[in-house]
Amino acid sequence: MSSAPSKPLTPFQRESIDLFVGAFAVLSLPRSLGEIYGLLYSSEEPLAFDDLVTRLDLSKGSVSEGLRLLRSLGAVNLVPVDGSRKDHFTAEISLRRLAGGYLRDRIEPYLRGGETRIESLRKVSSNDPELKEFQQKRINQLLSWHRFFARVLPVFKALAGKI
Amino acid sequence: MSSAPSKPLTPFQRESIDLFVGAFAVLSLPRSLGEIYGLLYSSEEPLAFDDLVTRLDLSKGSVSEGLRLLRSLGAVNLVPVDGSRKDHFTAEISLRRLAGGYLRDRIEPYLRGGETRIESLRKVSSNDPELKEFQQKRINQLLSWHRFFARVLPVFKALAGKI
DNA sequence: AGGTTTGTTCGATTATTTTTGAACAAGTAG
DNA sequence: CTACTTGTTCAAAAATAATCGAACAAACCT
Repeated sequence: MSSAPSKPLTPFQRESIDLFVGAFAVLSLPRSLGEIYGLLYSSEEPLAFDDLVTRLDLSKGSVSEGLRLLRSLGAVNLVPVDGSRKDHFTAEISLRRLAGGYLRDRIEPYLRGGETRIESLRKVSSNDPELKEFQQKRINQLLSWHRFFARVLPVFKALAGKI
Repeated sequence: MSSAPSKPLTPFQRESIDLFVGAFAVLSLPRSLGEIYGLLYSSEEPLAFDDLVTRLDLSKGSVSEGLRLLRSLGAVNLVPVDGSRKDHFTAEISLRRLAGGYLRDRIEPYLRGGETRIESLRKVSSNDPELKEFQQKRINQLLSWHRFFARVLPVFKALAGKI
């Protein structure tokens, strides 16, 4: 027991991890998520929970939490591996699903609340006619922005599906 | 001196600030940026530096730093106000410029480095033919993802220009 | 020059997020 | 039933990020 002599990472895996740590950082997602995804992405075989722990040198807690988040984003899949009762994981490689999951969980919830929030803005607009006109312009612009994103996101997802 | 009796925020301004604090949070940008942008967005007149400090109850340091970042993103403009030697600011309301600035500063730099990073991945791929084939597939997919984003971003910007 | 206003810088403080690790379930096998 | 394996939970620690505020610089005015 204790400190398994884990197979070290190949250069290809190290580079991949680097790459995804950076990509996740662009989205302000923590390093451990990038490491987990990067290792899975660069590994041909599904990896078990404790492969991730030992080869990335992360705590069980981090890996557990990280996998939970990645799975909820649809970025990691749980796959059965026969002959083992451990959980095994692979990286999702469909851009459609990757981007879709991120948008669904991080962007769309805010967008859905958008119209309501803009409405509540209308409710508190001024009585003074001059000022009211200005505020009206802002509200209309917000609505137009909202429509824009509501239209573009599905297009983006559809395009991502072509890859 | 001390604690100026600043004009309090109107309900419209408070709601706007809330809205933008949330929107900025979606992009993982700090609350103070959302507050500054939100107040400028909902104010008809350009605001001076210390209007922001007193009405948002932020430190001078935060406002200075916040404005610097927002200006570098192109989200806030410095405008001259005659009769005053203070700096005055307005919110940029062109979606094209807003989105463009964000993409330019936060996304495109990573994207530009992308091809290089993928190349360096090729350099460390395995000698074993079976494994090499798998790694080749991954590399090709990364290239394809990269092309996808490199093509879609300009389209997105162009569409944002139509709003 | 001396005093005032305006804004920046940057180390210190505070808040937030991420990671850890140990205790705890839930399952499995002997 | 007991011992072991596998993974989760969550409070505490560590790391990171955001904010503050006092000292400083620059520009202006008289």
